[in-house]
Amino acid sequence: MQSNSNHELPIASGACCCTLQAGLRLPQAEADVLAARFKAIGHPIRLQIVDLLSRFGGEVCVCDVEAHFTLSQPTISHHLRVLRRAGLIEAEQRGLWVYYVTAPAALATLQDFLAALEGQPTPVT
Amino acid sequence: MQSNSNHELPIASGACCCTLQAGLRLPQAEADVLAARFKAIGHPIRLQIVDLLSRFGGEVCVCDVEAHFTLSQPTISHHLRVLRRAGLIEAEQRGLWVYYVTAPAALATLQDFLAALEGQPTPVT
DNA sequence: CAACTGTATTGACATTTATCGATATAGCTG
DNA sequence: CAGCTATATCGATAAATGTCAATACAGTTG
Repeated sequence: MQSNSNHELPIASGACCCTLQAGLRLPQAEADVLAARFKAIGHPIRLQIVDLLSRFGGEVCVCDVEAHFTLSQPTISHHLRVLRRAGLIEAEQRGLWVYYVTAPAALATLQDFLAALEGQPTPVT
Repeated sequence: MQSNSNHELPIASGACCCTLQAGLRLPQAEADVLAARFKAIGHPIRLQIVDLLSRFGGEVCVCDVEAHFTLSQPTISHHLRVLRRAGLIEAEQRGLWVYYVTAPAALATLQDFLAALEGQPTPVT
């Protein structure tokens, strides 16, 4: 009908640059939480820890984690705290030992964010 | 039959700690790549950039990205480079402008890793 | 080709992070 | 309760990161 048919498109018609007419989709608070979780899992040791806990949840105490790496005990404890503070894992004390489990809901928020990104191929299932 | 019925379990029967009989599932090289990608997206600005590109892939030049944040142009360029070096986004020059798009395959590796974690609820679809 | 423009790089600096040794804490056990 | 053990915290230090101003580079345009 009207000559300006692209008034709904995110790109303005005439100009050639810096014309994207869209704001950010995520509230900053939400982006902060997601980024903090991605950042926590964004370390090789912590990624392996999460993978380990997801396989043997509830059966892995701190010394079990330690046995898988050549890092000192304080360093392992540090990585567990980073994951804990990001909400990705939780601790449960049983007697003298502390067992860790993953926090599935928090991990799911990451998966959901990635799934919501457009233009991706369907993940292998 | 036999008294030691849990010889297949990852937890040894007698002891109480440090008895997990399982190694790491991921080769370190793979964990390194995944962690680097998670780390790259683990920053609020970069997470928003990826989200933006996924929505308007191919239509977003650097100055469009800049317009969404209150950071200097070199800082935006830095974040774009971090994402590029992690393989999560790609650049395409058109004339004087550089347009960025997401790298769906790389993003899918992250989604696949999270999906492969056990003990998670089914993500909302 | 000279000026302009969009983007990348460099250099500097403050902050954060990863790591370890030393020490503290909490819970078990004799 | 005294000693032991598993885990956490503290303090220090080297390395990595985020940010910006200044500058360089590449492509366009007069």
